[in-house]
Amino acid sequence: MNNPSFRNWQSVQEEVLRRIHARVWTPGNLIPNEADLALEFGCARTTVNRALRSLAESGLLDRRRKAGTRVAAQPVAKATLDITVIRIEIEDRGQKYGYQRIERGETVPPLAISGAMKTHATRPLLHVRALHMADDTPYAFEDRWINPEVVPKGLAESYETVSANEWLLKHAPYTHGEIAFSATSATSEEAGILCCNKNSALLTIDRLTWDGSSTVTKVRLLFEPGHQLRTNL
Amino acid sequence: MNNPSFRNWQSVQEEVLRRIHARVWTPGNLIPNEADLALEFGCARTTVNRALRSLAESGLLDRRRKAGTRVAAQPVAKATLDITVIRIEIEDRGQKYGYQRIERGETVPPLAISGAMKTHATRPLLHVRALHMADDTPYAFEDRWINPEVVPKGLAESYETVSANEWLLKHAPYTHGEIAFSATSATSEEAGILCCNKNSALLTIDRLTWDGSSTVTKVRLLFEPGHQLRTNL
DNA sequence: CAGTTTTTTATGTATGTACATAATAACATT
DNA sequence: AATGTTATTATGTACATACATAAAAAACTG
Repeated sequence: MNNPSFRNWQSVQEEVLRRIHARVWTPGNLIPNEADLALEFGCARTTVNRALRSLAESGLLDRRRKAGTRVAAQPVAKATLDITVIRIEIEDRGQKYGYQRIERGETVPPLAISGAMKTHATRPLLHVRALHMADDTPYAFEDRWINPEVVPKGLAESYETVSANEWLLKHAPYTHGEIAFSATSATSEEAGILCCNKNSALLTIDRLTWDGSSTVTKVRLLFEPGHQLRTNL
Repeated sequence: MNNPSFRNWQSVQEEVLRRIHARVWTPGNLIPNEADLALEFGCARTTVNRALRSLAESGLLDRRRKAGTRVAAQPVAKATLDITVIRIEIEDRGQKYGYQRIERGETVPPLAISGAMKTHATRPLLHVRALHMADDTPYAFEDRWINPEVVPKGLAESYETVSANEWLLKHAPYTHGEIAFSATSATSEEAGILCCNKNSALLTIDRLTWDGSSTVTKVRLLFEPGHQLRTNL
């Protein structure tokens, strides 16, 4: 064996990837331990650790104390979608952002909403509906419920020029949330708003965000027909 | 100041999160440098670095050499979806997995396919269509094209009992890929296969995987109506 | 031999030190 | 003032070492 000497964690990672790819190390099987690899690569164990930990985070390796490190039997590809403010999303594509508030009110929500948000069934919530546009064509319809107990300052906003999407991200901190992707058929009202045919298939994102133990907001985003969310693996 | 002493990177991270959350450090603004934080927290700079790096990876902090670390003005939430073998996906839900091959053939693909896969327009590819079932009801329809030049062994498979989805993950390595989520309307054929109404809105995943500079496979997955992909933020 | 305890071992992480790197700030030059 | 050069500085990383921790394997015990 010669001495290629992998002196930084990125090159160690590349070499490990190469071996997995070249089937030197095969799915489900153990790879040498960190100490041995460090010796072989001519670097410190911490450097190997850094490389392997990072690969484990991305799902390509399974690591367990004492049990060792093995190539993931069925590599769980992790598709990471960047969820950002819609305005930025559109501007990043080089399109002109447009926004239009459709409705704003303090109303008692349907049971499905108060149930999911775990608010009292008779308690009114702030309800904001708006349309986001890219280059003057409809891009996404936002239907949002905001919990005024958690975000009292949200009641003072009109959401006429700044979307709730953006205002909340800036002013309402949250600790965690859930997100769900699905496909729904456009109702006739939604079709009207998005300027598409009734029953068009719409990519839908439902998001529920929490601040500690109370819900901040629940939002449904309906994207224009044909919209794609893309990422690399 | 008292001395709470944060002795591991997780607790440092928690404290940093707490301060961001409590608006001690606000979006867009600089936070103290690693050395100062290490001093304050009573730990080594490497420990602070570990905590901050991890937060930067998840999009909550922006870090630049010399410029320092600041709370992300625009917190990009990263939704990580685990894309795994469909059989595992179903079994993890505690449901019975079923599989049925619908079609297998070596045919010249439509131009849209050969174009995306960058194969010669007249070259036949392996085409496999199959249905994945959960508890005996249709779950996902898989429509796949395989490049036999890259995966010659794939030609020997019938895909009658083992899905192409699973076979490929085990036998065909890939270096990178693209994935796109969208919503499509069920054609009458798709509706027949998935036992749903025509024009139902179907969550759709298109995936294209590469091995170096050649495409391994292109697959479209159509999920049963109402299907959701969920994750936490 | 089943069940429990101890040992072993591979990963996980904390620390001090040293140097690398990128980007800004300060300075000098024309 | 515009431009090029040189410090300065915060993050990024490598390393040796030490200890923590989880889990498997071995030893022990009734």
